[in-house]
Amino acid sequence: MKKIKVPNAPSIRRMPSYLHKLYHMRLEGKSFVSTTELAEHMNTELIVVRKDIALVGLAGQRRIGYHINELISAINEYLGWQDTLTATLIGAGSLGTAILGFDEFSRYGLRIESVFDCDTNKIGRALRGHEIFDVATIRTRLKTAPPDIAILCVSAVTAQLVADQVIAVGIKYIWNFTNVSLTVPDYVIVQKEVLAGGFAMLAVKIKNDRSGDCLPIKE
Amino acid sequence: MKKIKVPNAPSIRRMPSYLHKLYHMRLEGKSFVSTTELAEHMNTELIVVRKDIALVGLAGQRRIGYHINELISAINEYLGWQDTLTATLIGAGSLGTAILGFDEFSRYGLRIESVFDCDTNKIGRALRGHEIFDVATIRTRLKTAPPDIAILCVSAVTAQLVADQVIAVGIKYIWNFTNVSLTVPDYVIVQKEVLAGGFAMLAVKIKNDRSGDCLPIKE
DNA sequence: TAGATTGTTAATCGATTAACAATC
DNA sequence: TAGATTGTTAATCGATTAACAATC
Repeated sequence: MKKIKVPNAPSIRRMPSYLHKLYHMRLEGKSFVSTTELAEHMNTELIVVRKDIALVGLAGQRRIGYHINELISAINEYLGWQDTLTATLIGAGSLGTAILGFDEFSRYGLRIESVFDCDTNKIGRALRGHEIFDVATIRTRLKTAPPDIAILCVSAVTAQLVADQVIAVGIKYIWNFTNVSLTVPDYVIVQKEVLAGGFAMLAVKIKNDRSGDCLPIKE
Repeated sequence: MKKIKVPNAPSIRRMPSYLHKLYHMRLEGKSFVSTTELAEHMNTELIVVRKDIALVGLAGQRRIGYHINELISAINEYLGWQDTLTATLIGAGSLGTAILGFDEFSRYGLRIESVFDCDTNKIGRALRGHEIFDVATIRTRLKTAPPDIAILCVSAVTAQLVADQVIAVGIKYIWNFTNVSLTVPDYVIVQKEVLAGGFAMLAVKIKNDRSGDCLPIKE
């Protein structure tokens, strides 16, 4: 599998939180933020925010801070979120439904264009305004204009099979919500680990907290 | 907010993937793994796996590898997954339903004991074997035996309110699936960022891939 | 023995943190 | 001017990677 080394991953993971706060501040009618404000809200150190903003390459105004609109644009550009990415959602179970209903994605430039499932009870029905298509029709339906991303919310047993199909259709990016390690060609990029990794972190935090192994530093 | 500095976070995030593979191999009747095998499956470098295993403190057998059962135990112990953590799920929407249906959690030692929602259409109905209780009854229902964790899958507008209630009940750990930055007392630990952070990473990978900014190294 | 593996120590790299300069 | 802020450079820390020793 192709490996893409993405620099500044920790900063990238923090970006959506900044955006969330910035949009909120804009709604309140504010037009400038200081790193102090952002840091307080994010519960992190000032210098972390500073470095992150330096990364997106925006100049602020000393003693005043950063223009909120400019900062929003700069972060979105840094994340590539000003260009819309299209996706197909495969698997209309509860997780798929949740993802489809995650409104923020449209703001992040992700547009889910089609939904597939293999359950005959679901096929043909509508889910949040999308008709659910038969998984068996992936090839015929997506061949002419394949979306950028396939979002996989299928069962573990069908994950590889579905991955093969979306790859055959020309999709290069897979966001894999199953916990199966997919075997894919070199040019396909798979984004993995959503739930389990998060719980692992939480469990270890709890464990350390209880045993007093960790200083009560921030997070 | 209290900050817990958890060392080896990247390793911890990889652990569930090792476990997944190990359980699979055990089902196949195997009793030993080498780091080579694990690395191949995880699509990572051998030395990464080696270091991670060293972290959980298990000795292997040269030329043979690690005993699968021992390695499973060691990882589970490292993650604190051999002790069951109890949780209450607040918000029985599609995301909450998906989490409730994530079978792996029981294997990871997370037991969701109760489910709450504020929707009168849902209250009193059953969801995957759990009766949905009225959010308004959180205090009375959980006061006597509060679970360890509150899993928040509520709307952004009610997130803080619900957080206050679960804290009042004595819950110390919150797994926050909303994208709201909660204000909580110092002794409460919040685990945040699930979806948006993941998409930020994927978007940047795609952006870098398209612009050719990154060498095609692995991931 | 040779080779595959674990085990260990050192080197590198990158992210975080600290310190301080610049400026409005 | 003083102080709050951005901007920049250096120091520290920790994770990854490399190199090699040990051993069955």
